Amino acid sequence: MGTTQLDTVPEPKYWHLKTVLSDALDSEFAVGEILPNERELAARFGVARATLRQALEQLELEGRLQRRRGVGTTVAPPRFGVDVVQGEQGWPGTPDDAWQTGESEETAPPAGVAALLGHEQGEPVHSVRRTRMTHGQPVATEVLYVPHSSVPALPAAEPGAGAARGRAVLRELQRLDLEGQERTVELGSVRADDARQLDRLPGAPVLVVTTCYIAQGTTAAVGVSTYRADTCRLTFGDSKVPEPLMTGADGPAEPAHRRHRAGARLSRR
Amino acid sequence: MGTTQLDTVPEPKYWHLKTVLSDALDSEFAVGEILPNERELAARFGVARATLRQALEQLELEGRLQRRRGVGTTVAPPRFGVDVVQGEQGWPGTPDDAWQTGESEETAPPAGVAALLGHEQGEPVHSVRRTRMTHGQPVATEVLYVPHSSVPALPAAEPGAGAARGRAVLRELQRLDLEGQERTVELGSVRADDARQLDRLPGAPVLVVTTCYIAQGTTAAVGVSTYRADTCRLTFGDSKVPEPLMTGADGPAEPAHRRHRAGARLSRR
DNA sequence: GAGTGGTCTAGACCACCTC
DNA sequence: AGGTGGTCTAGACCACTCC
Repeated sequence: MGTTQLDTVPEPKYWHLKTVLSDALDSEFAVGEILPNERELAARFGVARATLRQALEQLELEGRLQRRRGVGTTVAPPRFGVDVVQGEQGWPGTPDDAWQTGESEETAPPAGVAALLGHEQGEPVHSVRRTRMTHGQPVATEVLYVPHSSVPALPAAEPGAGAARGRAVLRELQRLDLEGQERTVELGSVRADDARQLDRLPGAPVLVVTTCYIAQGTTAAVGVSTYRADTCRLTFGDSKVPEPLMTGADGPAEPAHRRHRAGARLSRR
Repeated sequence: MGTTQLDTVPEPKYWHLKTVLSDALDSEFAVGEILPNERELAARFGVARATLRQALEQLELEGRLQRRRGVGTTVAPPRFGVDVVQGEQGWPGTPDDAWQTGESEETAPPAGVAALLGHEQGEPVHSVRRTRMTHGQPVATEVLYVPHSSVPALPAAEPGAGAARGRAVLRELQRLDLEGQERTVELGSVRADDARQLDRLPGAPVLVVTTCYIAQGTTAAVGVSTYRADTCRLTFGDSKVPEPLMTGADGPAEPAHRRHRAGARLSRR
């Protein structure tokens, strides 16, 4: 019976690895610094590369790391807040709005949006694509669905698509009285087409914000926005919240007390 | 020459698999139904189990599947909306509130929260744990941090911890005039302690909602809530949004047009 | 071309649940 | 005991970036 704590459930290796790496990130690395490559890290910790990658994936999910194929793994800057309630109850496309309008076409919306609009499936609407830039990088894409009951089919002022057409739809939309907005946020994974725009691989986690614009007692438009989950923190309301803030983990991280033995240094040794 | 579309970038197998499975889920399976096990599915699609698992992970992330060790993989019900702005500008702990109060103690808050409160690191506050139940299952855990400037150290009415003490803190808090709330939402991964409460493995994705309660011109309390990202859709405002809604993917899924050949049936053959 | 991360394989063992 | 998903390994090849 000389054995000690055999009843402790073994923590998965990748989980333990994650916390070790996380601490090393705090203490040994600056934002933007590049980590040793995966094969080297795996060897240094004595695990298979797949296991090491499982830990890195977690840290990337939490916004601590950024990995780019052909380049390497770097320490990510803290997430920046992006205000989701722009212009306080304003229509999209108004002056102070952080989005830039892209192409527009006439399509049948996805089933979920049709339901929100109270449409039969297949009924065509204006769909306007927009992109949101912050610090020179795209952080979100959006498709705005505007039913013909809000903005009638345009008098073919533009050839059929293009940003000018999108702006025209938004201009017409702004003539309505906006009574309110309702939003939902959920987790999703980026589709192939948005992936390129957001500079992520397909399947990367995103926060999907669905906004219903209410006017004349009904849903006058629906916006579906796709935010990069790794780099963004969504803010609601005119938050005066300062910059450092959250760590991305489950709530703000514990202060760096009572952590592990494993004294592996990562930087040049 | 005779070659066709050699320039098409090969879609990753797991990505293609995901869409095939997703379609099969739509057409062949009912909510709650159990899928064939991973080894069988992998064999049926002619891929390694690890590859199949990559596809299943995606689908679980999008809330389409639910996997439980020792049991199997089942088709998940659509995400349900949980209102994040409860009681319209009310303090936590008021009557209609969906949370049940848990233990409370006196601790130093994590660094991020200390910053929001304008505290030096290490300054102790009340921290009240709460749990949110929906449909009999826990969907979120929360820690509410209440500085002594809002609610002074309690007169040791309770032994030091326990739900009664937590309720006492909330009761005192409600005496203040609430001027506003500010929220942020970001992606995180569940820590070991919350994992058990939420019935998830450590590292599962969660939506972390940070709420600043404003009173007397300052931040009178900070709540950090951790919602299961697989089963929840956060709603803001008194949303009348109906139930079916989003698919969890990047915006509502395309209607099931123009999809793949690969006619693998999944159900009993 | 050299080096990086991304994908994929075929196997093994483990923790957990149910019967 | 038998079956499930969860972890881990040691390799291979590919796509991408940069020099």
